[in-house]
Amino acid sequence: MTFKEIERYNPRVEEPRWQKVWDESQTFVARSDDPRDPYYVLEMFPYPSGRIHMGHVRNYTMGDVLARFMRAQGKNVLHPMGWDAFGLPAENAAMKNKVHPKGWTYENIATMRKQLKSIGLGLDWSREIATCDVAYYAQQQKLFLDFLKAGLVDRKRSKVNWDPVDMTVLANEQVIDGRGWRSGALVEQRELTQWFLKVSDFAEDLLGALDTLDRWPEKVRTMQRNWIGKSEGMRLLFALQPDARTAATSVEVFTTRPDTLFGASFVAISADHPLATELGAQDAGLADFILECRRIGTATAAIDKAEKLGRFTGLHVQHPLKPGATLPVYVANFVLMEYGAGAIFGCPAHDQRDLDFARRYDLPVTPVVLPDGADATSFEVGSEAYTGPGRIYNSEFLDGLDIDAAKREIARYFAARTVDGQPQGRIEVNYRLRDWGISRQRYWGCPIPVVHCETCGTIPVPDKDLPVVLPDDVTFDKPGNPLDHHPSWKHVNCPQCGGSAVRETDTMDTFVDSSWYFARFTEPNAPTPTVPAIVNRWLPVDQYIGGVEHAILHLLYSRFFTRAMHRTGHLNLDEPFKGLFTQGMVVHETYRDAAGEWLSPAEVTVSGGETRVARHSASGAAVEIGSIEKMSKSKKNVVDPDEIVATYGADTARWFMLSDSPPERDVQWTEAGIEGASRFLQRVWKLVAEARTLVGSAGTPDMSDDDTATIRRLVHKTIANVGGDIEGLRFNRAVAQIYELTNGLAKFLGLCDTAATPGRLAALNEGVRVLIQMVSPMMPHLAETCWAAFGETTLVTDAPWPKADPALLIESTLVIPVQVNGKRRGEISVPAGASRELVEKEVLSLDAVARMLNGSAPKKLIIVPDRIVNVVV
RNA sequence: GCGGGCGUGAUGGAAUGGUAGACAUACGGGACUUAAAAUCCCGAGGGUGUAAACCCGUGCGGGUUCGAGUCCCGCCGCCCGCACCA
Repeated sequence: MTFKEIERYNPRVEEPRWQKVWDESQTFVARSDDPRDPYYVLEMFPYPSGRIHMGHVRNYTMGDVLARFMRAQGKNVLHPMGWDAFGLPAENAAMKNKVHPKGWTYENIATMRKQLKSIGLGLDWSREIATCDVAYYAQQQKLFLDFLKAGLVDRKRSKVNWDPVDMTVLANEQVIDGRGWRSGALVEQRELTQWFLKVSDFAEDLLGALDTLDRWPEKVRTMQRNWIGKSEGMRLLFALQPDARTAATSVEVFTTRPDTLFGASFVAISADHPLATELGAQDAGLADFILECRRIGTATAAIDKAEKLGRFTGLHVQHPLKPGATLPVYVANFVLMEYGAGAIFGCPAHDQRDLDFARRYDLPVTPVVLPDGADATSFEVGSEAYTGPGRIYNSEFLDGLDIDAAKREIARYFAARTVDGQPQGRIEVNYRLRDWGISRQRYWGCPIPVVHCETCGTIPVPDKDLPVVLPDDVTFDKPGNPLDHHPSWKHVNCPQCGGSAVRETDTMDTFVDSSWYFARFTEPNAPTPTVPAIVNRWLPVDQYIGGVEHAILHLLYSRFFTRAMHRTGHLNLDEPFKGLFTQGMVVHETYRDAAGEWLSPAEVTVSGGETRVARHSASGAAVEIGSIEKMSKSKKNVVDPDEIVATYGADTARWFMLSDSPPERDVQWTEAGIEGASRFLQRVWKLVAEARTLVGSAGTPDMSDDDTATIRRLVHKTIANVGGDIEGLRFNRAVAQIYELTNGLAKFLGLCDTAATPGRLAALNEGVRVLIQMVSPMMPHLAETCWAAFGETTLVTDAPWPKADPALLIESTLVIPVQVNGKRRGEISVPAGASRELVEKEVLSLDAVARMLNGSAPKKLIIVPDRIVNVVV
């Protein structure tokens, strides 16, 4: 039989067929009472924006390969899917297209669910949740009330980041370069009363536990460490020289370098410091300066930040260690009110910012830390502050100490003194991490379940009145929060006194929704947020996969939520994600026509070899090939998964997404790449189809036949390697191994075709079955068709992963490279585990070696058993 | 500025300190075909040479080692994150 007579594999027929089989046999439904070892694979759930994109295909395929592999390993695999379904785009769509957010969202979900099913993901759809389901957010409200009871929720007035386009509050994390992360609008500062989750209560633990997350990328851990931003320092009180303009008698500063106090030459306070505000009210010039600082602080932070500006207040403080000496007090634009005490002392010699400031305003620069080896009389600080280690000098009782010792000495000194009746100094740990403001003035989010009563204050909604359900009849014709505009929804009776009261109309930040969905998946229909016995069995997630863009926000919030749920008894662990993997993006070339308009790949035909030329398919006009960028609608460099599945099938798309590029790196979508994947799929099918006609009744492989032994060693080596590669998420390497196996089997098949023996056919049978199994997590539909073609009546999806025969992983004869002075000059063939003597004899008899030795004996002979020989001449 | 990562053929990329370039893509040659596509086979880092063989080669410069893409030191370039956090 020749290849031509075999029909091509048709994914359009085979893929829906197997999807139906898996669906009907509930192949991927996970049971919590299954006694096998649990394994939880999770990919970050999508926002239902309308359609899936190639990034989703890549992300979910990776998770699916791992999930299917772990199933084959005999694990009880949980691999669920859901929807991060609340959020602004639904409201924007409502405003733009006059559709209801709910209808819009659920329609999108239906479309995307269908798309995800079409790529053959082994998901447990019986556990599907959408965060906008009442059943989901009802439980979220319970969690909120439990957190409230446990003291993990705060309500406070605070300056917030206000997005004037989205008309809502943003968390610090959602402000990027002074702009809203979604709208891109310049963010303004406003004072509002807000609900906060007390993330900062866990700052130390969130930081410390990062060390235990050894299956997280180091990069993500570093980012979180920086975000938490721990610094250990001191609060210090400086006594103010009496002044008629203020009643204040002291200024408190925060410093991490109390050892440099003798080098202090000024004190600077933030423009938002209460003292600045007080003085500004009496000094128009200062008031202008303060306004200017605020404007620059929010609007142009990125542009002009190098400039250190300040304004002298006219006030002085006493130097706490130098009786009689005073320091001027400035308002400075580089001092932040939100951090530390909102005030600092400046030691220009040892802090670059302070030095820039001192040079600008002609303040003294006195070095007090002497670098090791430097000369005390000649050491000077020019335009660069010295921040390194050294000995303290110019500092009276601190002289000669190292920095740490001086810090301890200062702490001891000030703890014993008082200013305004308080200790003058105390050690303090500061974190950059703030509490998490979750109030959003939006409709499409989880209502915050509290009621405001004039007489009773803020009252939690009682259990019996839960859930607080979003009203359906809302309008979007006015700016602001539709819940607030609703004629009746917010008006309720106070649960405590029965008098008239109003509901909280703020809803929760959607990051709340995604902070515990992984726990909900373990028992998605429970009448409580979790069922502890079950959630504790499944969690932590063994492998979480998603984009690195969530390295800080989502992952930090989820870690906080898990701790908060632990404290409130909903589960019994602190870290939700044992393994984390951040996959790269899908990128594509960009195309522009002569007018500079972006063109989509579908509109463009690219031809040529070395020098590629692009033309507009319809008009033939020349098209410029631009840079390779992340697929995005704005640059039109997108490829639609539906079209790819329709043209090539899901398996081809999956295979291509896993080939070539390491999963953590970006992958470039190319026509040649997807074509190559498609060719390989057909090659596997032809190999299987032809092998099927040869392989008859089972025999025993004949290991005395060299070709048989070679192919069997390849087969078993592949089993051993592919499993490890999938487990380590090195899919590109697994793919390469499978290519090698396929190439080897194709050659062996040719041999069997012309010179068949029962022993060879048995080895062919074994090899092709292994190939089908190796391929099955990645191209599951093809694998099922092949498996059935090989006479199997059960699913390959249910088949246990084959085991490599250790005896076949050991080569009996080894080819060992021989180097002379580190350069490869030849090779010898010896039995595995050959003795030193034998190897030496073989090596010395090599022509190349003899030539290099030129009659003399080698200086040294390095033999690494079974690996390499190096002759030193 | 600080922190992290990465520099390997035409391209994507392989390589526990042990044969650099696996595997794939593109390319070239051949077979099949009236022809093309598809498929199959072969070739290929650069250089010298008829050949055997030899020299050079993982961003650059040093070092450690019998042996360095890999480890160390110093540069250069690119990417990502954070950024007046005292």
